[in-house]
Amino acid sequence: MTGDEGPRAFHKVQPVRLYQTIVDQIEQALASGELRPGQRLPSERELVSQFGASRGTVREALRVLESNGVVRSRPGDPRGPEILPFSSQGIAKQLTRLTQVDGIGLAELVSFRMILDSSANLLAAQLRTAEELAAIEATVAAMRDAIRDGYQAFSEADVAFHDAIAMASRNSLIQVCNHVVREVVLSLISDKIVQSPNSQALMERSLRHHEDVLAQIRAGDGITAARISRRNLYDYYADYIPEEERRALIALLQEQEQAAPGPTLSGDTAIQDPR
Amino acid sequence: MTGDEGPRAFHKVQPVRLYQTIVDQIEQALASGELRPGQRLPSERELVSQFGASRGTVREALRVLESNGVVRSRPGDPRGPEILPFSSQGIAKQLTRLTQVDGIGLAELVSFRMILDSSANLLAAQLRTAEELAAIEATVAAMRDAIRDGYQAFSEADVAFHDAIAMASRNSLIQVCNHVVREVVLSLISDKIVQSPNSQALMERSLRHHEDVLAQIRAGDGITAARISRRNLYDYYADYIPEEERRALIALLQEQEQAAPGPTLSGDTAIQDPR
DNA sequence: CCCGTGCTACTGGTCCAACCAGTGCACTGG
DNA sequence: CCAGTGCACTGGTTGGACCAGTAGCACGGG
Repeated sequence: MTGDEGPRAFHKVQPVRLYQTIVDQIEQALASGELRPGQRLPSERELVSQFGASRGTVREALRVLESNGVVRSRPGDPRGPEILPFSSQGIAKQLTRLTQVDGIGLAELVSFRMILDSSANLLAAQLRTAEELAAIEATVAAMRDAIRDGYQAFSEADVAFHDAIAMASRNSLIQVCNHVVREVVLSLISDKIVQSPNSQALMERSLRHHEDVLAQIRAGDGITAARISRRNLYDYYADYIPEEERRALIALLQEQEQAAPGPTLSGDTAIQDPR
Repeated sequence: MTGDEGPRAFHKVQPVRLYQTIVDQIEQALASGELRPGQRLPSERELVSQFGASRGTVREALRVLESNGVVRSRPGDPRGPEILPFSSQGIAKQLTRLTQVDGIGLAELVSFRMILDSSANLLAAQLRTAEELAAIEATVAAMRDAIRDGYQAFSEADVAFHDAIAMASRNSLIQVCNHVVREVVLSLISDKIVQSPNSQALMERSLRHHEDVLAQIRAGDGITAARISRRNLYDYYADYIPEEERRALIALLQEQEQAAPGPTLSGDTAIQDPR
């Protein structure tokens, strides 16, 4: 049945856009280290003569790079377009679009954040240096001070705390993804929190939770730090998540129940086994 | 100290690029569901009159959208640019750039994959339906069959296995990120594996590991499934990672040592180095 | 009648020439 | 010496033009 052999198998060809080859060349020069952040690209008209393409084509390439956060063009600057240092902006934009277009719900986002944040704690507790620990402690102190300055200030200090922990985890992917997901989550629910009547109490509780995590990191107990942070995130966000979507979050909490099989969470193993 | 008040605080303004407003409008229409994948955008010249911008500007906007995987333009198609379904391509591109430009090492990638994959297993074991379990079992069967077809076929079956599990975890973010990270990892080391002399043995061992994970998922024991999968990934990739970078990976394995503090990780890391 | 061929009216891809507004820097006048 | 003013660039945007590719249709041969 599979008689589709033939010694002469040509590949399907597809036209290559000029602007795309320009983007590729610049990105390749960047990947090889030939171009570094902070350096400048030649001016558009100079690039036109170097690439041998029209200005419109060169500009299309620059727009793509610009929208990806690779370069930034500013009118009038004789030094030309600037090569930007990497930022999570690009990934953030993609993730944001994912959540909007594909309709990713808050439950999935929080679930993902629980995974990332607890992993960051697990790693940070074991890998941290003294300086990193001091940095984390400083952010907790800042949170304590920020409580009386309102939710806005507190939220910023909270962000700094989680960033410091992600930093100590020594994993850039965790740092970036955690940062992005946190950003998206906050953008979805910050308004609801702000108008919460008991935001003062919320902040104090949150501070206590963070202090608990910090204590475990100081002690080097990554497992406990991870467990606590997961639980904290669940407690913090559960109210905003529909009942029927909490199952996935609870599934993440189950993990720590092995040692203390006590108070269970809503029912038992959920899905009954087929067969 | 904070004497920077002033009742009239103006915001800094910055020029808005025309092409950017076009991109925003289209993305917004997409986010609001006004435009859906599969639909067509008006032709460039039609958009020119709708937006009131020149064709060059409209094209810059379309190039940005195209490079982000939102739309696709094809010359000659009278139906106009097509709105694409979401794909992880955009995020994959950003992550790939992150790894290249920022020089993210294999250790961080594998570490991240261990986190994502084990979390997927944890969730899948608890949330799976009978159909999803059957799908996973089918991929394992496919792996078994693919062993004799060489590494290439085996690798594809392996990908299908992890995708099926990510699917059962019900978390799109895990699916996408896991997919992307796996892709990048494979692109970094697949060549080394292919030319490994004992690839046959590697595949058989890998199959056994996957069967172990499957058994735990079938039994609904997410914790064990997660632990095994983490360990499997470590064993599989450890040889490609410099000694001094393995600490972060081992830190992830520590987690399960609480119950069974036994047999260590340093010694028996399985694969003996060829060479 | 049907099928294949060619035409045609579009599509996007690329280029060119021009104008405007913003910026950095050198030059000039105090 | 310093401050203010141009100048010579920069990127942003426009309009028009040409080319190549595609889909669909009308035509003509079987």
